[in-house]
Amino acid sequence: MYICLMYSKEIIKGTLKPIILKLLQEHNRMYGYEITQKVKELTKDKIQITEGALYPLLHKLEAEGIVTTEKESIGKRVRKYYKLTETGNSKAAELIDEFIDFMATMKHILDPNLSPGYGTAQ
Amino acid sequence: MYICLMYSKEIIKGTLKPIILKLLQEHNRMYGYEITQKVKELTKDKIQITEGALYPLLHKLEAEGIVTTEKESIGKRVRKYYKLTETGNSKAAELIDEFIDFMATMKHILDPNLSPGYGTAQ
DNA sequence: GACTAATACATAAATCTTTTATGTATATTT
DNA sequence: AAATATACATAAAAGATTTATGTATTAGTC
Repeated sequence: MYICLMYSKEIIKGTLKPIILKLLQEHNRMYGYEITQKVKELTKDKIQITEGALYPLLHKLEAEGIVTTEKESIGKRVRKYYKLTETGNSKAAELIDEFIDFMATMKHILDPNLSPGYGTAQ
Repeated sequence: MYICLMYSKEIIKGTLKPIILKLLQEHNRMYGYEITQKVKELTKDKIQITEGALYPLLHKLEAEGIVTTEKESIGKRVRKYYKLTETGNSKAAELIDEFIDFMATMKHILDPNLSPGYGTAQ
């Protein structure tokens, strides 16, 4: 079986948003750095979120009302926690479901033997 | 369960290359328009490849030596068939394996219940 | 005590992919 | 005759992410 340490950049494109929303769904509130570490841990270093991608997206999600923030002081440092709003919660559920459905479709294309029942359920 | 007719654009990013390479792996040779139709058919219209994305990528794959082309006249129209080179074949296998592995990782993040054995096999 | 790595945020330029728009031309169906 | 499908192609604009850079605190190591 194919083993890789870290995925090539192109492959990860477009997956950041569902990842973040899923983690926020599960953890109530998280701060940026925590998200990067959680993803590293969950994926055994295969996916490493860059800060240049993460923070602008978090800010955008806030501007869209998907998440709200609260700052918290840890010693002299300030952490910014993100949590889903009510709207954000349903948006998150939608997007994650769409992504899972999409992956089933991709699996059907890429590995037909592993998705024998594709399309039978309507 | 969530049903959607067509995936949002962002979600599909980065998936075009593995899709094309997989189809070429399976069909020996295909022409551009044929690829768009095959993908539409396989995914029940959920993924529709735009020509503006397809043709530049095919040209790039040719420039990189992943595919070769042969033109064929159908009446007064000319079709351009693409097929994998030997190098292209192994590159395709690599990329597809990486993508499948990546999807397993994503599934593990997004839907932990459906990937209980994640990471047990080494 | 000084240095390094980790924690924690942020932004901006450059890169890359894809969409949207446009163009050309033939073949088929209504 | 007109509309739709087939078949290629390119170019400007939009969008996401990388790479690079910046600031500052905290913890661990030599």
